[in-house]
Amino acid sequence: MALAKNPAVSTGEETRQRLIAAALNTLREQGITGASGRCIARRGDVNQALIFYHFGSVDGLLTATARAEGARRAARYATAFEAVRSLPELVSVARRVHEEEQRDGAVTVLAQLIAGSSSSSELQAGVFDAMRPWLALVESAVERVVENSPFKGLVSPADLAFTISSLFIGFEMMTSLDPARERVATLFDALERLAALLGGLIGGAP
Amino acid sequence: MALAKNPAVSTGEETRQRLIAAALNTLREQGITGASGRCIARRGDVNQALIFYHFGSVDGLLTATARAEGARRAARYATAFEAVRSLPELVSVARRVHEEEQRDGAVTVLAQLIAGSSSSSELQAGVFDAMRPWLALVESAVERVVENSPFKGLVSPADLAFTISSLFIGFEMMTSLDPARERVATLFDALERLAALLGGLIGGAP
DNA sequence: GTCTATAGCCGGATAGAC
DNA sequence: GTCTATCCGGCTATAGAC
Repeated sequence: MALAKNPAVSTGEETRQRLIAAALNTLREQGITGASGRCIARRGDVNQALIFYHFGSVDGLLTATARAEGARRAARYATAFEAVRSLPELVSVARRVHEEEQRDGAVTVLAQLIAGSSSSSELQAGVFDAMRPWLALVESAVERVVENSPFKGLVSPADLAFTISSLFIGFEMMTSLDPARERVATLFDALERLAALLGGLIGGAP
Repeated sequence: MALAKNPAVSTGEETRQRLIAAALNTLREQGITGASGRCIARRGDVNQALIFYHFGSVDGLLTATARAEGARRAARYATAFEAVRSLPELVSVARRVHEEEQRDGAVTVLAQLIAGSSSSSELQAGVFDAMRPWLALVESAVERVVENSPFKGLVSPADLAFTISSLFIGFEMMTSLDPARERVATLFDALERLAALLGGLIGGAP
């Protein structure tokens, strides 16, 4: 909407981005209980009052953060999911997504936002919205995988997409508890073996 | 450890229980961000200072709450899980557990405690501890199901138990987001069909 | 064990100068 | 758009009377 400005002078856009980045870092490292306006502003080297100028409230900032993350996730993985046509491909993309998002702490952030959304309907709506493109992406990939397989009609793609997303978040929560990490890697190994095995069967009849 | 007291006079035990119950209600209805000592005390009609007398800190109370919940869960479902010997039985028990715990808000509470544990190592240890008996229960049920099935050796029971637990929590998180609930019911329907189908195959050879 | 009172800090949010 | 200063309420935690 904004007209082009020749140099990148002081529109507030950079400040908005700094605040969102700082909110992400704070959520990742101190969780939702540590994500106060003062903490976030300190971390981003931004004046605390600017949160309220740009986002209206701390909840507003967190909501904007959720939406930004949703957009990033959808953009980053859109082409990968759209290329999925078989179960092994789906598992492989899921593994890559899990590893990347886990490494960046993006799932931690998402989990903390969801937890926080239980006490803020604004945040809840924001996080829900932000999840929708992602869910659509996963669902359509699942649809293509299931379409010409013996599993067609056994489960709805929407349900499966919901389950896959739940697993991403559930793994994050469980993993964050256990000091002795990375049980999930061996799980993906098993899933890959299983997918390869089923891939053989899928050529056959329903 | 305490010697028997004839009437139920004022040992602090009732207060401790009231506080734990109030913490549960607060976590369920206001989430971890709303679970302040003052809120909890108000809800339990208990003097706020007693939190510190009995539990040392608010974190201490939340940790005790996590442990109490873990004990309750394990006790409540021990016999059901121990009776599991087949996949359909496992699915059926899982469904019952999910429905009961979901209805009581117990999974909400667990999810909020896990989210909060990212900023308190005391709480993290408590929640982790509290999960262990539960995980053991699920794992041994899975072991018995897998033992004489074609899936033996394909996945480790520990990994599967971890996955099942992650799903419980992940479903809760995803469900809490979506105003249009209960996708999970149709999922269990599908799982039951799938389990019945596989149950037929299991009689066959590996 | 329970209560009142209070210290002392940190939080969200706003007013108003620049 | 940004900054300083500030109001005010809620928070954890403790002291001390009962």
